[in-house]
Amino acid sequence: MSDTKEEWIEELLRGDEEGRKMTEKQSRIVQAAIEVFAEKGYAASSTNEIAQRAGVAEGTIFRHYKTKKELLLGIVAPAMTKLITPFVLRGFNNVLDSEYDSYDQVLRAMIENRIEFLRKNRNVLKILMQEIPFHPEMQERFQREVLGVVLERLKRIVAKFQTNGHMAELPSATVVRLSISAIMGYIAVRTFYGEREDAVWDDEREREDTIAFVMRGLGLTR
Amino acid sequence: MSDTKEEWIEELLRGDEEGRKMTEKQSRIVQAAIEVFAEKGYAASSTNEIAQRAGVAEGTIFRHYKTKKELLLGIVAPAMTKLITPFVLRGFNNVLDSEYDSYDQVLRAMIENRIEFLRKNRNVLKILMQEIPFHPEMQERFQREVLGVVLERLKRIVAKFQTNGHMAELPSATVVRLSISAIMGYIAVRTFYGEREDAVWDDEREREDTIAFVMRGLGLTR
Amino acid sequence: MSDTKEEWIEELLRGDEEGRKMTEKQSRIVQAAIEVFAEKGYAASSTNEIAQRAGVAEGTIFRHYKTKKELLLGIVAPAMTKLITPFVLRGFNNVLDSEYDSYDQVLRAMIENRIEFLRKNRNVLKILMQEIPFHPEMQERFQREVLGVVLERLKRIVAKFQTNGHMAELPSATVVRLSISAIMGYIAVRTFYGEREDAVWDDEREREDTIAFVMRGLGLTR
Amino acid sequence: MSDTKEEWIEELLRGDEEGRKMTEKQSRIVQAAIEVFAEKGYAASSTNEIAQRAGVAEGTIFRHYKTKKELLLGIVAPAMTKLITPFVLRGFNNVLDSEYDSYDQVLRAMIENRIEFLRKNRNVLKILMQEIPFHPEMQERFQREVLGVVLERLKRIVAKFQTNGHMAELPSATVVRLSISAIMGYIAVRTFYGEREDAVWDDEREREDTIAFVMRGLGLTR
DNA sequence: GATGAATGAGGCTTCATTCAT
DNA sequence: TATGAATGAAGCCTCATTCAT
Repeated sequence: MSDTKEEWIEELLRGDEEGRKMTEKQSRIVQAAIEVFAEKGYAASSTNEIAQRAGVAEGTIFRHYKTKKELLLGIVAPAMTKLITPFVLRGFNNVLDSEYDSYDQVLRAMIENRIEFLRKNRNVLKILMQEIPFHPEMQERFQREVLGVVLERLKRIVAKFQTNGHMAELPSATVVRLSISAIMGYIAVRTFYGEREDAVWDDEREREDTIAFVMRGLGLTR
Repeated sequence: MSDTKEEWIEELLRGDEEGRKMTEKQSRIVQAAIEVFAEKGYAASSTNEIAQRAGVAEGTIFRHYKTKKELLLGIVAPAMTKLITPFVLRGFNNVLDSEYDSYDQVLRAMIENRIEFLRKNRNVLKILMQEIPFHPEMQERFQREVLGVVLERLKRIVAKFQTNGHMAELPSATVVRLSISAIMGYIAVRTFYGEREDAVWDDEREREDTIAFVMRGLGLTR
Repeated sequence: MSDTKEEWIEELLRGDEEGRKMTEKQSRIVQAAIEVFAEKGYAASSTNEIAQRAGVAEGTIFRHYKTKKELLLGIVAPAMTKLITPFVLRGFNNVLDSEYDSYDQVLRAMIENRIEFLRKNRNVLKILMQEIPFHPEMQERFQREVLGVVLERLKRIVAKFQTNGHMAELPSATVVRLSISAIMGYIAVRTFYGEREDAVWDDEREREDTIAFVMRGLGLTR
Repeated sequence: MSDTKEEWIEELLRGDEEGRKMTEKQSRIVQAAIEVFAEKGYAASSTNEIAQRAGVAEGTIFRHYKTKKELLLGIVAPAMTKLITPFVLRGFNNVLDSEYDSYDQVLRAMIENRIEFLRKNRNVLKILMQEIPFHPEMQERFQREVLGVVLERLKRIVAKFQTNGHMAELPSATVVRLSISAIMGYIAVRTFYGEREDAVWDDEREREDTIAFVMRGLGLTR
């Protein structure tokens, strides 16, 4: 198994959603599955290869997960929960809380948080994005538990800055969309360049340019 | 076969990349493959189902394409070519040419063009996006023949507006990224809402808001 | 494959229930399946072994029968039809028709017919009897299409002899039951002894004793 | 586990053939196995399901029985012994002893005894009948220890009635066969009707009709 | 060119059995 | 004695691909 150990797996190890503990073998299976799924896609991955990479017998996989699909969901479902954590947590350590004086602080915090998340969960995120279109249950769950929650939270934060007298003419949903677009575009290109050595990418500057762009676009000043 | 006939297929019918003509059966195969690949993903699609939907024998597929993968490439490769057409064409009907006085016209033209393209080629685009991560040849070709060409073209257009005295402080690549991010975010959300009936989405307004946002963000006025 | 070729397969070869022709390979598969199912029971038979005995690839089985169970039904269903043939046919060659003057002729004809049937279809009959308890669809079909038809026919024949002034005190269903019990008991023991060499079994005498027993039991004279 | 507790298990509990005592867990395993085997057939039953129904761990089964087959034999072997009990016991409570004045009393006693046995051991009997054809050891043992013993005993009883001046012309084995056929036919149909509610089955009458039929058939009067 | 029966490798899953705890 | 995680062989079935017609 390679060294791309996804961080959130550590939480899984302490006990999965149903509260059961994970054995060491099960955790190796999940690790291997994440790798293989990310590498080849769910449908093109074989349980045989997963078992080999995990160093277990193929049958062992099915002692923990009734089907290959259940294994996929066992990876993706907790990832969704993890995805929204910073948006539902309140108080200390909260990324998007009310203690931000200016919207650019919100943007900066989001960028940092999402980059950190991406760094730790790249493979699982890749699986999530690849498989969502083909699994209606995943789709529905994503919309309900992730999109819904996150957008609601962001809209409220934006609304707060709007009542403070800024960004008056735009619906808060639109503000959220424009902000996220810019951030995701930045992260996407950054990630792309991060993988190539020949790149000329001044990360600090691009980030600040992006934030400034959004602020200006929304009619805000720092 | 459904009625979602992808527009570009008409061009394929007249002759593929190597200049050969396509028979009617081959075209039915390609149509069916596009449908099935888009629906289930390449790896989860069976040549058997494709043959059935195309109304041909399974063997017939392999008369035209040596392997299943070659069939995929036979769909994806011309799609890539099509993807850059408006960016390489000059003169009449040219989407992004120099005859635009203001950058917002460029943005508006891009939006319209890409929406139109998406409308006509949704399934092929879906396949392209889904499969690119798993096929290095496709990746490389996409970067070289699509990304490279399009970005270069856009950077030059942006540069023109910059020498005209606008957007001075930003690298043209950054301007392109910010513009595309906003446009893609708009199109993505629009597409998402377009599929749901309960939506409150004032398309005209969102589009203009987006363009205005980019213009302000870049420090431009109409 | 052994030489226990079941006779009815010849009819299958000319076309199965849905009217399709059977290829030579398919017929070999059916032959092999009958052998293996009879030998080990349906659940303990492997499609792998069937394929080997049929001299085809395992996949070939599933080209003709979607599942192993469908293969079973493809064997058992026509057997059921065959089972009732002598009871539904009328006129010439009809085993149980009205041209019998005495009930003992009926009994004798039934015995001969069933023995002949058993001789030709021993394996399929064994499968039928073994599997019926575990497959509700087979059960239902058997009751409806075999039991129902046969009993009805026999009851009518018996009724005819009853109106002729014999067996007055017994319900016709009871007469049928008693007749069949005796016949089946005879056939069972005969079959059992037929397989052992050390047997002392005077078939002609046992048969006539059985018929005489039934006749006397029903209060009839020849 | 359901409430269909087979009666003979009580004897097993007190000690199996080799004289060892059965623990409570082992008895639960046997109970569960009887249920599952009867329901799905031996080959289609999984030790996993048996363990679950017995409320024990899968490994526990193999502590008591080296293999799944041994578990089957552990059920079937004592059942065979039980099957012949009334035929070997003498004196009080003896079903078929010499104290019967008339053969119809023998028949009536056999019927009652076998019905009672069936009532108490339906599942085990079903297993026995289902599996005997596939296990040569069981076959042989059945013939030697059950068939042989029972037939011998019955033939002697019949012989007694024959020397008393009845049934002169028939071999005693034939008499036994005809008697058993009639009884089994009666019990079979009775069992079949007993499971359906819509039935018109006058049990008392059918039984007496059957006995009278045999008596007449053998040339006897009550 | 078109067909579709045939293939056999490989996929997912089940299962009896073992063994460390 | 009892457990239940682990095994790996084997089971059923799917699939891309071939080839005789």
